[in-house]
Amino acid sequence: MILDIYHILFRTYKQQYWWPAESQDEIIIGTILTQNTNWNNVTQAINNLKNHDMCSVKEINSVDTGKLASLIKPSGYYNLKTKRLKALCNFLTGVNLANLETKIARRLLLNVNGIGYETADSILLYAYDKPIFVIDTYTVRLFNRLIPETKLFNYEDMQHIFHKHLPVDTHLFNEYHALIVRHGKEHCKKRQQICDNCCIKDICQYTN
DNA sequence: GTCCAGGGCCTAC
DNA sequence: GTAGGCCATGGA
Repeated sequence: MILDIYHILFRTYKQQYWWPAESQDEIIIGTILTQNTNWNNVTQAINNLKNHDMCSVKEINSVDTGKLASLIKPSGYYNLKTKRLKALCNFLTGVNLANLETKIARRLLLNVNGIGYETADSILLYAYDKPIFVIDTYTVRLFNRLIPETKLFNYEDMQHIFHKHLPVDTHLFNEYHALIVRHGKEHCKKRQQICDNCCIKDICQYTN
């Protein structure tokens, strides 16, 4: 059923071409800026960084924190995110995650302040092409509705469900998560609301 | 005016 | 181990 839902979503929404960014550094920066934040606000912050030639790990390492905070202000939580961007970019100058095994890279990322499960996995999947499935609020909301038992699961338990039922395929993990977010934006916007008028309506109704 | 968005940390039980 | 508060802007 996990793979069936992917095919339905793909047929409905087509390829999503995630992560929407022009460089690896932009993806990494975006994972911090998008924490609990509307993507439109993130785009404004990213554009501010680009307009000042500061949308890179190297530039963020050297820029003054006050200036960085002012540029990312549209994304909200700007003081918090300034600290997190500084911590992450500083960390990345001392290590090349591309050369590390996924589990080790993930453990190192999780030790950086401001990097939780979802952000770490987004960086590994979208910036480093590591085959690891990202669980976000849309995923939790959708699959709690489809498979009520998953309400009992924590992040890594739910992630295990996807790893268990899907082939190890970076491209598939990338596309599936993007499709879940796309679907979440199109439908079921109210929390707890059951899907209707959406492509997996039959499965939703069946499991509810 | 209210609600929400592509989270994570800290504190108190 | 987990519920609740906090961080903040901009659009619907």
